[in-house]
Amino acid sequence: MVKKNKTPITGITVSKDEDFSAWYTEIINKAELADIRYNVKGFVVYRPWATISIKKMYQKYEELLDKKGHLPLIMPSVIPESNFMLEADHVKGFAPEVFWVSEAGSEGERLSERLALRPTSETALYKMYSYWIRSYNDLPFKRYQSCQVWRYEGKMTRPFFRGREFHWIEAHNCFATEEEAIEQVKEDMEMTYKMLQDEFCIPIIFFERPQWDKFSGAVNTYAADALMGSGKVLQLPSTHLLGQNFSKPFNVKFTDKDGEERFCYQTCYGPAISRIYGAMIAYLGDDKGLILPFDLAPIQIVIIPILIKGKEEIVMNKCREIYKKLKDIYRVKFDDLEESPGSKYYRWELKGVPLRIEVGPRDIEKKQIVTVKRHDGEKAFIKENELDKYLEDVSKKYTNELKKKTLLDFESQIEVCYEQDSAKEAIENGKIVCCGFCSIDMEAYQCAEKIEKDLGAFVRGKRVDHEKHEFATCLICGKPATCTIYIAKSY
RNA sequence: GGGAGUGUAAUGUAGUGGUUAGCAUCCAAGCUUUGGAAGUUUGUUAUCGAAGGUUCAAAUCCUUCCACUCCUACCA
Repeated sequence: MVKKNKTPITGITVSKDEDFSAWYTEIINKAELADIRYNVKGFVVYRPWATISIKKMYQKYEELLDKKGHLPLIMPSVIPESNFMLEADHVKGFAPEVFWVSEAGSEGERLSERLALRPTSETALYKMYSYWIRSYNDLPFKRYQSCQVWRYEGKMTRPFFRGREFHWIEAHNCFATEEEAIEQVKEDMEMTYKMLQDEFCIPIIFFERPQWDKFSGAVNTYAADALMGSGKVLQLPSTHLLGQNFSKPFNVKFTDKDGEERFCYQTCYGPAISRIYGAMIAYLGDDKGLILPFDLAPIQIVIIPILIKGKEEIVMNKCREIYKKLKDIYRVKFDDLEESPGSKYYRWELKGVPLRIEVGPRDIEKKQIVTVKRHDGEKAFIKENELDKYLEDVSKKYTNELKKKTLLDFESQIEVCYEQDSAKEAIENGKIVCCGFCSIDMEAYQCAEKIEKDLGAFVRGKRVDHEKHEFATCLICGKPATCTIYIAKSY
């Protein structure tokens, strides 16, 4: 018999609800997602288990972008300083976070011009766009690249959530009219819902960010917020209406049908895959470890033999037989190490493998297979000849079941407030406050500052999809409300 | 950016100025096991985060740097 070890240390030892930060740190280590021992602040090693899922996320995203008419390209990772400096607001926003390459060679020779390690690629791409875009026939012009970017972040870095180097996709589009650009922003938001909610099971809401909180250089910013474990929101993909703010300094022009030169209207969209991955594992995981959508799991099905003395070969053969049958359809692992079954269960649950198959002598006698789903722990006894059908069913439904669970949760996090006191209380209880506000233009900045100071939370903006609530007055100044906004603590 | 704390083996730790830095887990090998974290025997692994300094003597005291953790501020 296998005895119980009272203090397992290979598993998660803290509860996600009680101490989210410690839980997150533990899961990063124990599920072997990232290694921070590289010892450069904000730069972490992505280990295979995370990298495989991240690549699959990229793949899904890229397929969708392709489908929506974007073409891929690859830009250099450095931007000459003179280029970087062309759009004033953009520079103001990003300059403090830029890593500069300023010397080279063993003698430390100074470069004639400093090179920015791109913190984002507007100023790299749009220089080229001015060459590539000549006429209305070139429009709409939609490009994206999957790449790393670098930002000299402050102190607080966390694997996946915030690094000084992170992995994303950036899409940069040009249009003849502002209307088309606005349509693109809508398409970006639809893509975000499709990816984040349907594929990655992260509930989000899109907000039009207040003017004081927009992307440096943009006309308007629309950002998705996700609710994380400790009652705070996390900014996920954002899409920006750039108007002609960049096309003018970068000279991105086209000749219209009447032979007149016009500046393009531009948009950019930046889903940070590494952060989305962090949000996903943080949001979906539980005290046993990771929970992953079926398509993203590096291993989808693990087969575990139950070996009883004298019957080892029967069991091993059955396992091999099942493995062989499944390996071309799913990502399957046959865990044939010399270890007790329980220890294997815990390991693969920690890793978030969606489905476990157990094969023991008793099952073989009954011609059945035992399966256990990770996300709800549901155990099923499947007739051997019905296994194919069952797995097909699980593989189709698993992610949906997961999504259903997570979506319900989100609405319950919102609390409608009419007074500052109740808003403060709601924020303290880890809720998102929904309330009336005077405006999201610069004139309302004072009210927003008061919210930051008094509530310790931030105005996330105006909900982009259908707004259910209406308010007569601004929560802070009491003036007539022009909009309904949401307030939350953020990461 | 501001504050608080921590760095000893792959991991978690003991060691508060005086031999050869102790233990557990992991890892490796053997035997017995295996329906929710197996038992046992043996073995390998540490220039004590880095660089300076104080001292007859430093993991231990001092300085600087680096990294990590938590709170706060900022972003994707």
